[in-house]
Amino acid sequence: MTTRARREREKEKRRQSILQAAHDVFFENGFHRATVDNVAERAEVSKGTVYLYFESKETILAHLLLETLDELIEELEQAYVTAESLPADEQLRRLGRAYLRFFKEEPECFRLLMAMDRGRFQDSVTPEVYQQVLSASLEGLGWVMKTIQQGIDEEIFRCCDVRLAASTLWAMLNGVLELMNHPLRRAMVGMEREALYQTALETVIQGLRSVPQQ
Amino acid sequence: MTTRARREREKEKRRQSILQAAHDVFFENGFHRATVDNVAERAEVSKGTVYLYFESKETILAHLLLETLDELIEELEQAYVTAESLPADEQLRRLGRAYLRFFKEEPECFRLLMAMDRGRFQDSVTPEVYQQVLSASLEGLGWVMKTIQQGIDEEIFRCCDVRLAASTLWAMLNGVLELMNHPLRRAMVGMEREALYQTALETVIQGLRSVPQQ
DNA sequence: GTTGTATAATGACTACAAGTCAGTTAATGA
DNA sequence: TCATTAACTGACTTGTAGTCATTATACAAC
Repeated sequence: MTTRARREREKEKRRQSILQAAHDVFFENGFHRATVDNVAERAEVSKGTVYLYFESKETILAHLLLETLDELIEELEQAYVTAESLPADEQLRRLGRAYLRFFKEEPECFRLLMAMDRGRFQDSVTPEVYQQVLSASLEGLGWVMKTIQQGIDEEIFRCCDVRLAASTLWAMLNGVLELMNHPLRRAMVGMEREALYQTALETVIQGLRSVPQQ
Repeated sequence: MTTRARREREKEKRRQSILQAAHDVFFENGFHRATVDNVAERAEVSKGTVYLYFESKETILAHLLLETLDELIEELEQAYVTAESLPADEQLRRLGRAYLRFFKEEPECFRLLMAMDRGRFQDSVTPEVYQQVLSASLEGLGWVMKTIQQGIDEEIFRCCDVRLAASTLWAMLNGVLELMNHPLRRAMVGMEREALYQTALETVIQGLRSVPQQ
């Protein structure tokens, strides 16, 4: 019975088309301004159908973010692999820049990813989906940990808890990205996005060093 | 005519009692779960009255946050003043710890402060109120800048753009606080809040140094 | 006191959006 | 051709932010 298989495929296709519609609608007007009716209309289905495939508006977003996270992780992996033979500090720089590059292309995505921690999110998404988003993030963190470990082995970085150092770096870069993402805050700080990010990255790398540069 | 003055006082009193009620209600159930009707009920007024004093739910929150920010700035000033004679790195440590201490007492407040950048906020709050929140933050940043400048003068820190360095530090600590504030993310990173914060702070201080320690 | 006016407060109402579900349509296979 | 199942629909329910015509209160002038 191949019918069943085809049905399955068609279902997946519809799911994807709803996701695509949601992507368009959410990123055009921002998540909170977009309505599920908008998404349904764009996907050319009824609202009921949307809820047949996703349990809530927030769940749709979570799945969108999951896909984007996968792309991000690939980019990080790419950055890690191509820089593997370089000294660890340079590797870290490459990873950091890849992270920045990614979110420069999808700034709305970064905001939403960060926003997942708040508001209605916890209530509206199953712990399962939630966990998925988090373990994807964890994978990204893995590349940073690998790099830092390498730096310690090479004695470029001072000895430290690798996971702690990687988490710190990650959290701090997020903080900077967040600041950068907000026009008014950025205006307050009064400087270019890149300069801020660059400084943060260099400061942390410097902070991890066993022996100072220059 | 003292009547006018008294009226003014009474109005301010009512405003404050609405703010107090909002504080209770928002922090009990979280901002998004709390309704304006809840606030009104707690303040023992009608919903209409609430809207007589504040233009939106978000505006109420903004004013609450403004008050908390003022307290924070005072704490930072306090920390700065009592540490003024110490070396700049120690001063920075004190400021950083004061920042942590503050938000450990009001974690919900930190979350909301960060969340202000997102969601319905931009739409629902007048630019004026928004600006106020930001310039309060700016004041806090001032104390960090002062400390870093002092460090450069003392040649403890290497020469750099003070505003850039302070903004970076601030953004990075925010990133760590944000990570810490979220149970699942924290679980993922798998470590104590304080350890993470401590590491971040020390890493940045180390990164700012002209000559490495130890 | 009484009354006119301004100010404050009210709560029923509107608008809007998320989420539901009883009913309809379409595909499949006997 | 018909029965069964799966997919889909959209009117409806629910919940809540925000509004506004109406009512109550305070006060000053007489």
